[in-house]
Amino acid sequence: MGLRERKKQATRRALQEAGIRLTLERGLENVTVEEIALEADVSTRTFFNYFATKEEALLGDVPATPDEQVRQAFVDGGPTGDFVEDLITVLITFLVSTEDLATQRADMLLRKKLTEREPQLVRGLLARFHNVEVELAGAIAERTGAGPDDDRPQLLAAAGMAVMRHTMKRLHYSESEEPADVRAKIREALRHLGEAFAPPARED
Amino acid sequence: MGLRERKKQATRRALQEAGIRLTLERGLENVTVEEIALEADVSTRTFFNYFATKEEALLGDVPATPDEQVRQAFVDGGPTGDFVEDLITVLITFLVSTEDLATQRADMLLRKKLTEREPQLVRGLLARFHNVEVELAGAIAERTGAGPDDDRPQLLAAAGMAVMRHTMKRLHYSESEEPADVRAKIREALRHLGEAFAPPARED
DNA sequence: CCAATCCTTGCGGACCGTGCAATATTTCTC
DNA sequence: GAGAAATATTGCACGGTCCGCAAGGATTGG
Repeated sequence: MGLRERKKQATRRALQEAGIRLTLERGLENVTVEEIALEADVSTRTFFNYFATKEEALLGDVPATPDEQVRQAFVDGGPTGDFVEDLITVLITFLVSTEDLATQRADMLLRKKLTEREPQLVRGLLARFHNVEVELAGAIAERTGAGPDDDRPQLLAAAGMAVMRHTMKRLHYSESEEPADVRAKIREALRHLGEAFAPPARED
Repeated sequence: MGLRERKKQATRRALQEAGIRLTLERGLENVTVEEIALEADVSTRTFFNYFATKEEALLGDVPATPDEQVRQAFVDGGPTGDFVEDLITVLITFLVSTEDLATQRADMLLRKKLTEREPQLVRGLLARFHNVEVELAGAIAERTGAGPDDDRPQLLAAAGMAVMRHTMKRLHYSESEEPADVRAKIREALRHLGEAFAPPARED
């Protein structure tokens, strides 16, 4: 990676960190883009070369872009063949990025504090989740071979994302949470949903 | 209702209609608040007395505020005693407001066109759904007597709202859709979720 | 008809976000 | 290493959103 690329990454992180720090200190309304840029030693104009909006700088990169390999494996009916288990695999890749665990947990904590202090930020997060949901629905449709008129994949994707959001909220990333634990938590949630909504031997 | 109140309602509607019409004609980016206000014969400043943002004027009032009576009945274990059926009852009140059906369908159609032409508007809608979701989670927690540490109500609420959003998308409000049909559609979706996620006689 | 109340409006201003052209920095080529 | 090409940063100007404030109008109630 050349010097140029490294500098860009550094600037990007500096802007994000400055934005997050200032927002936690004073609240989103009391922080201007100008101040964030100043703090990161770049011009205001440069800020907008990196982020389209002030919010975007704060939200980071979650949920992670779906991994293409994982997606393809899922579409092809893998990795286990069991729909629920494979769905969980995909969901996990959404919330576990390629970075190292320590950084990821730190980010998670920061974002938690941020959204608690500034609930408006939840809007942006929800929008991102929605984008991922659309992707997921497409993958499910491909895997199951559902036709374009069949909207059940969308339903399953919506429910799956709901479970994922729920699980994210439950994660206390300050303590150690191994991927296996995450999988178990998602599995438990899906199971609970199934039990709550499954038709209990209906007499119809 | 006095003259003052009637005028306010009229202005509010005029602003909404002007905003929607202009947006459908030219796209959200090519419509300024100034133009909307002009069209409704008020000043720009007055627009912001009615709506905090340009988006807000377009989104209308959906999802409807949860009906307090329905909520209380649900919390008390009613109206039927069956959790799923009662949940459906609550969900329906979210998407069926107190207005007459004709107006409601017209609004629905307009909003559908709007969000298709301007996907950015979906952000705002999602945020509103999220607020309702929080309310619903509270109601479920009260009904089931779940403790504050029990987050299953939140999970059920999230899944319930996912089903409701999904059902809204499926509704073609141009043709007649009786409330009973809506109920059946939601029931079917919940059932499908249950079957997809229910543990199929696991051997553990 | 007068006073209280509420709404509208204009004005000034802070801030966000963008297009453009100039300048600076890195990278490539020889 | 020098110059050219590619890319990043920056300043500037501008349109637009949204808000606080204070003045003027309309509606209401007595």
